[in-house]
Amino acid sequence: MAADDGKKKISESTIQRLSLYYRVLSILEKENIKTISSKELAKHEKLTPAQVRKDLSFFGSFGTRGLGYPVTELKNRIATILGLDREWKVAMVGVGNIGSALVGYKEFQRHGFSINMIFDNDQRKIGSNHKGILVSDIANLKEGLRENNIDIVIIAVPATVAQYIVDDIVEAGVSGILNFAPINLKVPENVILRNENMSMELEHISFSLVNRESITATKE
Amino acid sequence: MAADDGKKKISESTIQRLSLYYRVLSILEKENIKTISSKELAKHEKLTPAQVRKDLSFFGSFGTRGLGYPVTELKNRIATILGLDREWKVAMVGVGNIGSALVGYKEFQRHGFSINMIFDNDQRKIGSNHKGILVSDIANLKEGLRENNIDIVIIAVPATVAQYIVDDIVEAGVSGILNFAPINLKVPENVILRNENMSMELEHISFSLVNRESITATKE
DNA sequence: CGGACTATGTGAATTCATTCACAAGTTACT
DNA sequence: AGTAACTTGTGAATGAATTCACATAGTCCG
Repeated sequence: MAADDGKKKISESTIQRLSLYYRVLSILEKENIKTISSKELAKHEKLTPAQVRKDLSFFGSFGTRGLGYPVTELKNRIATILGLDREWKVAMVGVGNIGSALVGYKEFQRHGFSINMIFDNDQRKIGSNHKGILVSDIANLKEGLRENNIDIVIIAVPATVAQYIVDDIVEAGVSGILNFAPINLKVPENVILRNENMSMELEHISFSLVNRESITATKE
Repeated sequence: MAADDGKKKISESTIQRLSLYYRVLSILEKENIKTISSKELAKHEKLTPAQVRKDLSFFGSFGTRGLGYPVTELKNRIATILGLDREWKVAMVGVGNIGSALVGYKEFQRHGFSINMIFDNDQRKIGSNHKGILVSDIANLKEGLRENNIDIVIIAVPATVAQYIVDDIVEAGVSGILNFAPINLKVPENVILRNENMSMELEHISFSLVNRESITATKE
Protein backbone atom coordinates (compact mmCIF):
# COMPACT_ATOMS: atom_id res chain seq x y z
CA MET A 1 0.00 0.00 0.00
CA ALA A 2 2.88 2.35 0.56
CA ALA A 3 3.97 2.38 -3.02
CA ASP A 4 4.10 6.14 -2.99
CA ASP A 5 7.58 7.08 -3.97
CA GLY A 6 7.57 5.47 -7.39
CA LYS A 7 7.05 8.37 -9.72
CA LYS A 8 3.99 7.21 -11.59
CA LYS A 9 2.85 9.52 -14.25
CA ILE A 10 -0.75 10.39 -13.56
CA SER A 11 -2.57 11.70 -16.60
CA GLU A 12 -4.33 15.02 -16.67
CA SER A 13 -7.63 13.35 -17.29
CA THR A 14 -7.27 11.02 -14.36
CA ILE A 15 -6.89 14.02 -12.09
CA GLN A 16 -9.91 15.70 -13.60
CA ARG A 17 -11.92 12.57 -13.02
CA LEU A 18 -10.82 12.39 -9.40
CA SER A 19 -12.53 15.73 -8.98
CA LEU A 20 -15.66 14.24 -10.44
CA TYR A 21 -15.52 11.21 -8.18
CA TYR A 22 -15.04 13.48 -5.21
CA ARG A 23 -18.10 15.44 -6.17
CA VAL A 24 -20.26 12.36 -6.56
CA LEU A 25 -19.00 10.80 -3.37
CA SER A 26 -19.81 13.95 -1.43
CA ILE A 27 -23.37 13.74 -2.63
CA LEU A 28 -23.64 10.02 -1.88
CA GLU A 29 -22.28 10.60 1.58
CA LYS A 30 -24.94 13.17 2.25
CA GLU A 31 -27.54 10.68 1.07
CA ASN A 32 -26.14 8.31 3.63
CA ILE A 33 -25.07 5.71 1.11
CA LYS A 34 -22.29 3.60 2.58
CA THR A 35 -20.89 1.72 -0.37
CA ILE A 36 -20.66 2.12 -4.11
CA SER A 37 -19.38 -0.07 -6.92
CA SER A 38 -17.22 1.15 -9.76
CA LYS A 39 -20.15 0.42 -12.01
CA GLU A 40 -22.48 2.76 -10.15
CA LEU A 41 -19.86 5.41 -9.72
CA ALA A 42 -19.11 5.29 -13.42
CA LYS A 43 -22.76 5.70 -14.29
CA HIS A 44 -22.94 8.95 -12.34
CA GLU A 45 -20.39 10.59 -14.56
CA LYS A 46 -20.93 8.69 -17.79
CA LEU A 47 -17.68 6.78 -17.63
CA THR A 48 -16.83 3.09 -17.72
CA PRO A 49 -16.35 0.99 -14.59
CA ALA A 50 -12.91 -0.05 -15.80
CA GLN A 51 -11.89 3.54 -16.01
CA VAL A 52 -12.97 4.25 -12.47
CA ARG A 53 -11.07 1.27 -11.16
CA LYS A 54 -7.98 2.07 -13.18
CA ASP A 55 -7.98 5.67 -12.03
CA LEU A 56 -8.22 4.69 -8.40
CA SER A 57 -5.69 1.92 -8.75
CA PHE A 58 -2.96 4.47 -9.45
CA PHE A 59 -3.23 5.56 -5.85
CA GLY A 60 -3.84 2.32 -4.00
CA SER A 61 -6.61 -0.19 -3.60
CA PHE A 62 -9.50 1.26 -1.74
CA GLY A 63 -12.26 -1.16 -2.54
CA THR A 64 -13.54 -4.48 -1.30
CA ARG A 65 -14.06 -7.22 -3.84
CA GLY A 66 -17.62 -8.32 -4.08
CA LEU A 67 -18.81 -5.17 -2.38
CA GLY A 68 -17.41 -2.00 -3.84
CA TYR A 69 -15.90 1.12 -2.32
CA PRO A 70 -16.72 2.59 1.09
CA VAL A 71 -18.14 6.00 0.23
CA THR A 72 -16.84 8.12 3.07
CA GLU A 73 -13.44 6.57 3.15
CA LEU A 74 -12.93 6.82 -0.58
CA LYS A 75 -14.07 10.42 -0.51
CA ASN A 76 -11.53 11.21 2.17
CA ARG A 77 -8.78 9.38 0.34
CA ILE A 78 -9.45 11.34 -2.81
CA ALA A 79 -9.52 14.54 -0.77
CA THR A 80 -6.05 13.69 0.45
CA ILE A 81 -4.81 12.86 -3.01
CA LEU A 82 -6.15 16.10 -4.43
CA GLY A 83 -4.90 18.10 -1.47
CA LEU A 84 -8.40 19.07 -0.36
CA ASP A 85 -7.73 17.99 3.19
CA ARG A 86 -6.13 21.29 3.99
CA GLU A 87 -7.00 24.93 3.75
CA TRP A 88 -5.42 26.72 0.83
CA LYS A 89 -4.84 30.43 1.07
CA VAL A 90 -6.05 32.05 -2.08
CA ALA A 91 -5.82 35.61 -3.34
CA MET A 92 -7.85 37.16 -6.12
CA VAL A 93 -6.32 39.70 -8.44
CA GLY A 94 -8.91 41.83 -10.18
CA VAL A 95 -12.44 42.36 -8.93
CA GLY A 96 -14.24 43.13 -12.10
CA ASN A 97 -17.12 41.02 -13.33
CA ILE A 98 -15.53 37.64 -13.03
CA GLY A 99 -13.21 38.21 -10.09
CA SER A 100 -16.00 39.58 -8.00
CA ALA A 101 -18.24 36.61 -8.79
CA LEU A 102 -15.55 34.12 -7.89
CA VAL A 103 -14.88 35.75 -4.54
CA GLY A 104 -18.44 34.91 -3.62
CA TYR A 105 -18.39 31.46 -5.18
CA LYS A 106 -19.34 29.00 -2.44
CA GLU A 107 -18.00 25.97 -4.24
CA PHE A 108 -14.43 27.16 -3.69
CA GLN A 109 -14.85 27.43 0.07
CA ARG A 110 -16.49 24.06 0.18
CA HIS A 111 -13.39 22.47 -1.28
CA GLY A 112 -10.95 24.16 1.03
CA PHE A 113 -10.01 27.17 -1.04
CA SER A 114 -10.52 30.29 0.99
CA ILE A 115 -10.07 33.56 -0.77
CA ASN A 116 -8.81 35.97 1.81
CA MET A 117 -7.10 38.67 -0.17
CA ILE A 118 -8.25 40.80 -3.06
CA PHE A 119 -6.16 43.12 -5.19
CA ASP A 120 -7.24 45.67 -7.74
CA ASN A 121 -5.86 48.77 -9.38
CA ASP A 122 -9.06 50.77 -9.37
CA GLN A 123 -8.80 53.57 -6.80
CA ARG A 124 -12.54 53.47 -6.23
CA LYS A 125 -12.37 49.84 -5.20
CA ILE A 126 -9.20 49.93 -3.13
CA GLY A 127 -9.99 50.14 0.55
CA SER A 128 -13.58 49.04 0.05
CA ASN A 129 -15.07 45.85 1.32
CA HIS A 130 -15.89 43.02 -1.05
CA LYS A 131 -17.91 40.25 0.59
CA GLY A 132 -16.09 40.95 3.80
CA ILE A 133 -12.61 41.23 2.31
CA LEU A 134 -10.67 44.45 2.09
CA VAL A 135 -9.56 45.30 -1.44
CA SER A 136 -5.83 46.01 -1.49
CA ASP A 137 -3.89 48.14 -3.90
CA ILE A 138 -2.32 46.03 -6.60
CA ALA A 139 0.81 48.12 -6.12
CA ASN A 140 1.33 46.12 -2.94
CA LEU A 141 0.74 42.77 -4.60
CA LYS A 142 4.15 41.26 -4.05
CA GLU A 143 4.49 42.13 -0.38
CA GLY A 144 0.87 41.32 0.31
CA LEU A 145 1.17 37.82 -1.08
CA ARG A 146 4.38 37.19 0.80
CA GLU A 147 3.20 38.51 4.14
CA ASN A 148 0.03 36.48 4.02
CA ASN A 149 1.63 33.30 2.79
CA ILE A 150 -0.72 32.98 -0.11
CA ASP A 151 -0.60 29.57 -1.80
CA ILE A 152 -2.66 30.17 -4.90
CA VAL A 153 -3.55 33.27 -6.86
CA ILE A 154 -6.51 33.62 -9.19
CA ILE A 155 -6.03 36.09 -11.99
CA ALA A 156 -9.09 37.87 -13.31
CA VAL A 157 -7.63 40.91 -15.01
CA PRO A 158 -7.59 42.03 -18.65
CA ALA A 159 -5.35 39.96 -20.90
CA THR A 160 -3.19 42.97 -21.66
CA VAL A 161 -1.81 43.24 -18.14
CA ALA A 162 -1.95 39.62 -17.05
CA GLN A 163 1.68 38.81 -17.80
CA TYR A 164 3.01 41.67 -15.67
CA ILE A 165 0.90 40.53 -12.78
CA VAL A 166 1.99 36.94 -13.15
CA ASP A 167 5.60 38.02 -13.05
CA ASP A 168 4.99 39.72 -9.72
CA ILE A 169 3.12 36.74 -8.37
CA VAL A 170 5.96 34.44 -9.29
CA GLU A 171 8.50 36.77 -7.74
CA ALA A 172 6.45 36.73 -4.57
CA GLY A 173 7.07 33.00 -4.40
CA VAL A 174 3.54 31.81 -5.12
CA SER A 175 3.56 28.60 -7.07
CA GLY A 176 -0.05 27.96 -7.97
CA ILE A 177 -1.87 30.23 -10.40
CA LEU A 178 -5.32 29.98 -11.92
CA ASN A 179 -5.66 32.28 -14.88
CA PHE A 180 -8.96 33.54 -16.26
CA ALA A 181 -7.43 36.00 -18.69
CA PRO A 182 -7.69 34.76 -22.28
CA ILE A 183 -4.00 34.65 -22.98
CA ASN A 184 -1.17 32.20 -22.59
CA LEU A 185 1.06 33.25 -19.73
CA LYS A 186 4.69 32.42 -19.24
CA VAL A 187 5.84 31.08 -15.89
CA PRO A 188 8.95 29.23 -14.70
CA GLU A 189 8.48 25.50 -14.81
CA ASN A 190 8.31 25.08 -11.06
CA VAL A 191 5.12 27.14 -11.01
CA ILE A 192 1.79 25.44 -11.60
CA LEU A 193 -0.32 27.44 -14.00
CA ARG A 194 -3.79 26.41 -15.13
CA ASN A 195 -6.05 28.31 -17.45
CA GLU A 196 -9.78 28.66 -17.33
CA ASN A 197 -11.12 29.75 -20.66
CA MET A 198 -14.84 30.08 -20.61
CA SER A 199 -15.21 31.11 -24.22
CA MET A 200 -13.60 27.85 -25.21
CA GLU A 201 -16.49 25.76 -24.00
CA LEU A 202 -18.98 27.97 -25.75
CA GLU A 203 -16.96 27.68 -28.92
CA HIS A 204 -16.96 23.94 -28.54
CA ILE A 205 -20.74 23.99 -28.38
CA SER A 206 -20.83 26.25 -31.38
CA PHE A 207 -18.59 23.87 -33.32
CA SER A 208 -20.72 20.89 -32.39
CA LEU A 209 -23.92 22.64 -33.37
CA VAL A 210 -22.54 23.59 -36.75
CA ASN A 211 -21.25 20.12 -37.43
CA ARG A 212 -24.43 18.55 -36.26
CA GLU A 213 -26.42 20.58 -38.73
CA SER A 214 -25.71 18.24 -41.59
CA ILE A 215 -27.46 15.58 -39.58
CA THR A 216 -30.30 17.83 -38.47
CA ALA A 217 -30.82 18.90 -42.05
CA THR A 218 -31.70 15.40 -43.08
CA LYS A 219 -34.45 15.47 -40.45
CA GLU A 220 -34.75 13.07 -37.59
CA MET B 1 -29.22 8.48 -40.36
CA ALA B 2 -28.17 9.67 -43.76
CA ALA B 3 -25.17 11.77 -42.85
CA ASP B 4 -22.41 9.24 -42.68
CA ASP B 5 -20.65 10.81 -45.60
CA GLY B 6 -17.18 9.78 -44.55
CA LYS B 7 -17.20 12.44 -41.84
CA LYS B 8 -13.82 12.74 -40.23
CA LYS B 9 -13.75 12.32 -36.51
CA ILE B 10 -12.27 15.40 -34.92
CA SER B 11 -10.95 14.95 -31.41
CA GLU B 12 -12.08 17.08 -28.50
CA SER B 13 -8.61 18.42 -28.00
CA THR B 14 -8.24 19.47 -31.59
CA ILE B 15 -11.35 21.59 -31.21
CA GLN B 16 -10.05 23.12 -28.01
CA ARG B 17 -6.83 23.97 -29.75
CA LEU B 18 -8.66 25.60 -32.63
CA SER B 19 -10.02 28.02 -30.04
CA LEU B 20 -6.49 28.75 -28.95
CA TYR B 21 -5.29 29.29 -32.50
CA TYR B 22 -8.19 31.60 -33.09
CA ARG B 23 -7.27 33.61 -30.05
CA VAL B 24 -3.63 33.93 -31.08
CA LEU B 25 -4.48 34.76 -34.67
CA SER B 26 -6.82 37.52 -33.54
CA ILE B 27 -3.99 39.10 -31.60
CA LEU B 28 -1.52 38.69 -34.46
CA GLU B 29 -3.98 40.25 -36.85
CA LYS B 30 -4.30 43.29 -34.60
CA GLU B 31 -0.53 43.52 -34.53
CA ASN B 32 -0.67 43.60 -38.30
CA ILE B 33 1.32 40.44 -38.76
CA LYS B 34 0.51 38.93 -42.13
CA THR B 35 1.93 35.47 -41.96
CA ILE B 36 2.81 32.89 -39.34
CA SER B 37 4.49 29.51 -39.42
CA SER B 38 3.27 26.48 -37.53
CA LYS B 39 6.42 26.77 -35.48
CA GLU B 40 5.64 30.28 -34.30
CA LEU B 41 1.99 29.54 -33.77
CA ALA B 42 2.89 26.52 -31.69
CA LYS B 43 5.23 28.54 -29.54
CA HIS B 44 2.43 30.92 -28.59
CA GLU B 45 0.45 28.14 -26.97
CA LYS B 46 3.23 25.79 -25.95
CA LEU B 47 2.42 23.12 -28.51
CA THR B 48 4.46 21.43 -31.19
CA PRO B 49 4.53 22.60 -34.81
CA ALA B 50 3.48 19.15 -35.96
CA GLN B 51 0.42 19.34 -33.81
CA VAL B 52 -0.62 22.64 -35.25
CA ARG B 53 -0.21 21.37 -38.78
CA LYS B 54 -2.03 18.14 -38.06
CA ASP B 55 -4.92 19.96 -36.41
CA LEU B 56 -5.35 22.27 -39.34
CA SER B 57 -4.93 19.51 -41.88
CA PHE B 58 -8.17 17.92 -40.71
CA PHE B 59 -10.01 20.85 -42.23
CA GLY B 60 -8.03 21.59 -45.36
CA SER B 61 -4.67 22.99 -46.30
CA PHE B 62 -4.49 26.64 -45.51
CA GLY B 63 -0.78 27.29 -45.60
CA THR B 64 1.88 28.03 -48.15
CA ARG B 65 4.99 25.92 -48.16
CA GLY B 66 8.09 27.90 -47.47
CA LEU B 67 6.06 30.75 -46.02
CA GLY B 68 3.50 29.71 -43.44
CA TYR B 69 -0.15 30.57 -42.90
CA PRO B 70 -1.82 33.83 -43.85
CA VAL B 71 -2.97 35.21 -40.50
CA THR B 72 -6.25 36.83 -41.40
CA GLU B 73 -7.36 34.13 -43.74
CA LEU B 74 -6.57 31.35 -41.31
CA LYS B 75 -8.34 33.21 -38.55
CA ASN B 76 -11.44 33.51 -40.69
CA ARG B 77 -11.29 29.89 -41.71
CA ILE B 78 -11.13 28.80 -38.10
CA ALA B 79 -13.98 31.13 -37.27
CA THR B 80 -16.05 29.36 -39.88
CA ILE B 81 -15.05 25.94 -38.63
CA LEU B 82 -15.93 26.85 -35.07
CA GLY B 83 -19.13 28.56 -36.09
CA LEU B 84 -17.97 31.96 -34.91
CA ASP B 85 -18.90 33.59 -38.17
CA ARG B 86 -22.47 33.97 -37.04
CA GLU B 87 -24.35 35.47 -34.13
CA TRP B 88 -25.55 32.91 -31.60
CA LYS B 89 -28.53 33.75 -29.48
CA VAL B 90 -27.76 32.91 -25.91
CA ALA B 91 -29.90 32.91 -22.77
CA MET B 92 -28.67 32.88 -19.22
CA VAL B 93 -30.57 31.00 -16.55
CA GLY B 94 -29.77 32.22 -13.06
CA VAL B 95 -28.31 35.61 -12.25
CA GLY B 96 -26.55 34.93 -9.01
CA ASN B 97 -22.85 35.48 -8.62
CA ILE B 98 -21.67 33.63 -11.65
CA GLY B 99 -24.56 34.17 -14.01
CA SER B 100 -24.47 37.88 -13.43
CA ALA B 101 -20.74 38.03 -14.12
CA LEU B 102 -21.07 36.10 -17.34
CA VAL B 103 -23.80 38.35 -18.66
CA GLY B 104 -21.28 41.15 -18.55
CA TYR B 105 -18.40 39.10 -19.86
CA LYS B 106 -17.10 40.88 -22.94
CA GLU B 107 -15.24 37.90 -24.31
CA PHE B 108 -18.51 36.16 -25.16
CA GLN B 109 -19.77 39.05 -27.24
CA ARG B 110 -16.46 39.28 -29.00
CA HIS B 111 -16.82 35.74 -30.23
CA GLY B 112 -20.34 36.10 -31.47
CA PHE B 113 -22.28 34.92 -28.44
CA SER B 114 -24.82 37.53 -27.49
CA ILE B 115 -26.70 36.97 -24.31
CA ASN B 116 -30.08 38.53 -24.81
CA MET B 117 -32.33 36.80 -22.32
CA ILE B 118 -32.01 36.25 -18.61
CA PHE B 119 -34.17 34.04 -16.42
CA ASP B 120 -34.33 33.79 -12.66
CA ASN B 121 -36.75 32.63 -10.02
CA ASP B 122 -36.06 35.40 -7.54
CA GLN B 123 -39.06 37.74 -7.43
CA ARG B 124 -36.82 40.63 -6.49
CA LYS B 125 -34.82 40.17 -9.66
CA ILE B 126 -37.63 39.43 -12.09
CA GLY B 127 -38.58 42.52 -14.05
CA SER B 128 -35.38 44.30 -13.17
CA ASN B 129 -32.69 45.28 -15.61
CA HIS B 130 -29.39 43.46 -15.65
CA LYS B 131 -26.80 45.15 -17.86
CA GLY B 132 -29.57 46.25 -20.12
CA ILE B 133 -31.44 42.97 -20.23
CA LEU B 134 -34.81 42.40 -18.63
CA VAL B 135 -34.83 39.51 -16.18
CA SER B 136 -37.68 37.13 -17.00
CA ASP B 137 -39.51 34.79 -14.70
CA ILE B 138 -38.12 31.30 -14.94
CA ALA B 139 -41.69 30.07 -14.99
CA ASN B 140 -41.76 31.28 -18.58
CA LEU B 141 -38.52 29.61 -19.53
CA LYS B 142 -39.84 27.23 -22.12
CA GLU B 143 -41.96 29.72 -24.04
CA GLY B 144 -39.36 32.43 -23.74
CA LEU B 145 -36.65 30.28 -25.29
CA ARG B 146 -38.94 29.19 -28.09
CA GLU B 147 -40.28 32.61 -28.94
CA ASN B 148 -36.84 34.13 -29.08
CA ASN B 149 -35.24 31.29 -31.01
CA ILE B 150 -32.49 30.85 -28.48
CA ASP B 151 -29.64 28.67 -29.73
CA ILE B 152 -27.62 28.16 -26.57
CA VAL B 153 -28.49 28.34 -22.88
CA ILE B 154 -26.02 28.91 -20.09
CA ILE B 155 -27.02 27.40 -16.77
CA ALA B 156 -25.81 29.11 -13.63
CA VAL B 157 -28.22 27.84 -10.99
CA PRO B 158 -27.72 25.68 -7.89
CA ALA B 159 -26.92 22.05 -8.63
CA THR B 160 -30.10 20.91 -6.90
CA VAL B 161 -32.40 22.42 -9.49
CA ALA B 162 -30.21 22.22 -12.58
CA GLN B 163 -31.69 19.00 -13.94
CA TYR B 164 -35.27 20.33 -13.90
CA ILE B 165 -34.17 23.38 -15.76
CA VAL B 166 -32.27 21.37 -18.32
CA ASP B 167 -35.34 19.27 -18.97
CA ASP B 168 -37.30 22.41 -19.78
CA ILE B 169 -34.56 23.74 -21.97
CA VAL B 170 -34.45 20.53 -23.93
CA GLU B 171 -38.21 20.49 -24.30
CA ALA B 172 -38.02 24.02 -25.64
CA GLY B 173 -35.93 22.64 -28.47
CA VAL B 174 -32.63 24.25 -27.53
CA SER B 175 -29.74 22.01 -28.42
CA GLY B 176 -26.69 23.70 -26.98
CA ILE B 177 -26.22 23.96 -23.23
CA LEU B 178 -23.31 25.22 -21.18
CA ASN B 179 -23.60 24.12 -17.57
CA PHE B 180 -21.87 25.81 -14.66
CA ALA B 181 -23.67 23.83 -11.96
CA PRO B 182 -21.37 21.26 -10.37
CA ILE B 183 -23.40 18.21 -11.31
CA ASN B 184 -23.65 15.83 -14.22
CA LEU B 185 -26.80 16.54 -16.19
CA LYS B 186 -28.72 14.16 -18.37
CA VAL B 187 -29.73 15.22 -21.85
CA PRO B 188 -30.86 13.38 -24.99
CA GLU B 189 -27.98 12.56 -27.23
CA ASN B 190 -28.91 15.07 -29.90
CA VAL B 191 -28.33 17.87 -27.40
CA ILE B 192 -24.84 19.28 -26.98
CA LEU B 193 -23.99 19.68 -23.32
CA ARG B 194 -20.70 21.01 -22.03
CA ASN B 195 -19.73 21.55 -18.44
CA GLU B 196 -17.64 24.28 -16.94
CA ASN B 197 -16.36 23.28 -13.55
CA MET B 198 -14.22 25.95 -12.03
CA SER B 199 -13.41 24.07 -8.86
CA MET B 200 -11.86 21.38 -10.98
CA GLU B 201 -9.03 23.57 -12.16
CA LEU B 202 -8.31 24.74 -8.63
CA GLU B 203 -8.26 21.15 -7.50
CA HIS B 204 -5.86 20.33 -10.26
CA ILE B 205 -3.55 23.04 -8.99
CA SER B 206 -3.94 21.74 -5.48
CA PHE B 207 -3.06 18.23 -6.62
CA SER B 208 -0.02 19.46 -8.49
CA LEU B 209 1.20 21.48 -5.54
CA VAL B 210 0.89 18.53 -3.21
CA ASN B 211 2.60 16.17 -5.61
CA ARG B 212 5.28 18.64 -6.41
CA GLU B 213 6.26 18.70 -2.77
CA SER B 214 7.82 15.26 -2.89
CA ILE B 215 9.89 16.36 -5.84
CA THR B 216 10.77 19.65 -4.23
CA ALA B 217 11.74 17.78 -1.11
CA THR B 218 14.18 15.48 -2.84
CA LYS B 219 15.36 17.89 -5.46
CA GLU B 220 17.50 20.91 -4.67
C1' DC C 1 16.90 32.07 -63.19
C1' DG C 2 18.90 28.82 -60.26
C1' DG C 3 20.23 27.21 -55.94
C1' DA C 4 19.74 27.61 -50.96
C1' DC C 5 16.15 27.96 -47.72
C1' DT C 6 11.96 27.46 -45.54
C1' DA C 7 7.72 25.33 -44.14
C1' DT C 8 3.69 22.60 -45.29
C1' DG C 9 1.02 18.32 -45.39
C1' DT C 10 0.81 13.61 -44.29
C1' DG C 11 1.72 8.54 -43.91
C1' DA C 12 4.32 5.84 -40.44
C1' DA C 13 6.05 5.27 -35.88
C1' DT C 14 5.49 6.09 -31.30
C1' DT C 15 3.56 7.29 -27.09
C1' DC C 16 -0.30 7.63 -24.18
C1' DA C 17 -5.12 6.41 -22.56
C1' DT C 18 -8.91 3.37 -22.40
C1' DT C 19 -11.09 -0.90 -22.40
C1' DC C 20 -11.05 -5.90 -22.03
C1' DA C 21 -11.03 -9.93 -19.60
C1' DC C 22 -10.14 -12.71 -15.91
C1' DA C 23 -7.92 -14.41 -11.48
C1' DA C 24 -8.71 -13.55 -6.89
C1' DG C 25 -11.10 -11.85 -2.81
C1' DT C 26 -15.54 -11.05 -0.36
C1' DT C 27 -20.30 -11.47 0.73
C1' DA C 28 -24.79 -13.77 1.34
C1' DC C 29 -27.45 -17.53 1.67
C1' DT C 30 -28.66 -22.22 2.36
C1' DA D 1 -19.01 -25.33 5.03
C1' DG D 2 -20.10 -24.95 0.31
C1' DT D 3 -21.53 -22.45 -3.44
C1' DA D 4 -23.46 -18.78 -6.29
C1' DA D 5 -23.16 -14.09 -7.16
C1' DC D 6 -20.49 -9.91 -6.98
C1' DT D 7 -16.85 -6.78 -7.72
C1' DT D 8 -12.10 -5.41 -7.39
C1' DG D 9 -7.45 -4.88 -9.25
C1' DT D 10 -4.51 -5.40 -13.05
C1' DG D 11 -1.73 -7.23 -16.97
C1' DA D 12 -2.69 -7.48 -21.94
C1' DA D 13 -5.04 -5.78 -25.95
C1' DT D 14 -6.89 -2.28 -28.25
C1' DG D 15 -7.66 2.31 -29.69
C1' DA D 16 -6.58 7.29 -29.91
C1' DA D 17 -3.57 11.20 -30.08
C1' DT D 18 0.89 12.99 -30.77
C1' DT D 19 5.21 13.23 -32.82
C1' DC D 20 8.49 11.99 -36.40
C1' DA D 21 10.41 12.42 -40.72
C1' DC D 22 10.45 13.45 -45.34
C1' DA D 23 8.75 14.27 -50.01
C1' DT D 24 6.83 18.25 -51.93
C1' DA D 25 6.19 22.95 -53.02
C1' DG D 26 6.79 27.25 -52.44
C1' DT D 27 10.00 31.77 -51.21
C1' DC D 28 14.03 34.72 -51.45
C1' DC D 29 17.95 36.75 -53.19
C1' DG D 30 21.93 37.47 -55.74
